[in-house]
Amino acid sequence: MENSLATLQKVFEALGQEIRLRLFLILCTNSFCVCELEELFHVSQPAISRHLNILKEAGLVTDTRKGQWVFYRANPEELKTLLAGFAEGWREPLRAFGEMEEFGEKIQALAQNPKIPCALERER
Amino acid sequence: MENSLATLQKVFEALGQEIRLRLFLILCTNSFCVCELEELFHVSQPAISRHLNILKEAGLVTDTRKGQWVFYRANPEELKTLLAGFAEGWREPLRAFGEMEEFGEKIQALAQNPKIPCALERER
DNA sequence: TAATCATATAAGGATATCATTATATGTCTA
DNA sequence: TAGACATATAATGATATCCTTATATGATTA
Repeated sequence: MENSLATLQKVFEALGQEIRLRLFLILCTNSFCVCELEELFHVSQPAISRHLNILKEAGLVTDTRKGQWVFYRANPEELKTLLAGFAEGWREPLRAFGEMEEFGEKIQALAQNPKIPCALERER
Repeated sequence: MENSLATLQKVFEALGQEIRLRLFLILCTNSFCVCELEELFHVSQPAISRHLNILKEAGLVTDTRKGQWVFYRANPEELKTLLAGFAEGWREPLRAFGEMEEFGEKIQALAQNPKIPCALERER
């Protein structure tokens, strides 16, 4: 799991819906197959599969087939690492995240922009 | 900011869209007024205001009016606390989060459910 | 207090997301 | 290898989100 903004965004988006947040937490307690999760959450099997795939794409869960069944489990250690990188990154975002680099000169340019006089009022 | 699933879900949802994730990170570097952010992100002023409000509702940023301008800044310390609580909570989610409690007996019931024989295959 | 500027809210249309039903794929067993 | 079962993908309709334009609110200043 690469520590880029795109990765973080995917993770947050995945956990940003209640059912997926609860799925993730359930899968932190143990592994479960799709039919069990269907039973626990009272939504259709395709809906469960779809949510699991979103969590998987975000690197939050892994799956293993056992015969007919596919068991999912959470991958919290990787999330922990990612969140630690996020917390580290927000201390100096323009350096930490490639996607933020461009803002450096844009922010410089603000000070010269006559349409934006409010910089004088800023408290740092 | 209360450490409930609902709070976490709101935070993740807020950070789950790229523009808001980048807004949050920019606001970690300094405070900015709406018109500056409009310039930095090249989206309309109402769109910026709306995204800022979502971040604010999630407890991720605060705002202060200075004359005509409203300056926003990030609140990363609170987020750090929240994420620490999340990482702590996922170790024992059914106890840590009130919204997860109900799953305790539901999981027990799975073992007795004849429609779900896969439990035997589970690796713990 | 009227005009101006910054920000917030409302309205409306375009797009994305979600849930369900239907179907395809993959695995096991008789 | 045919039938049954578990899961994944496709198709479709309902809902939610996001953007922009238009308008309202709040604050400053002439």
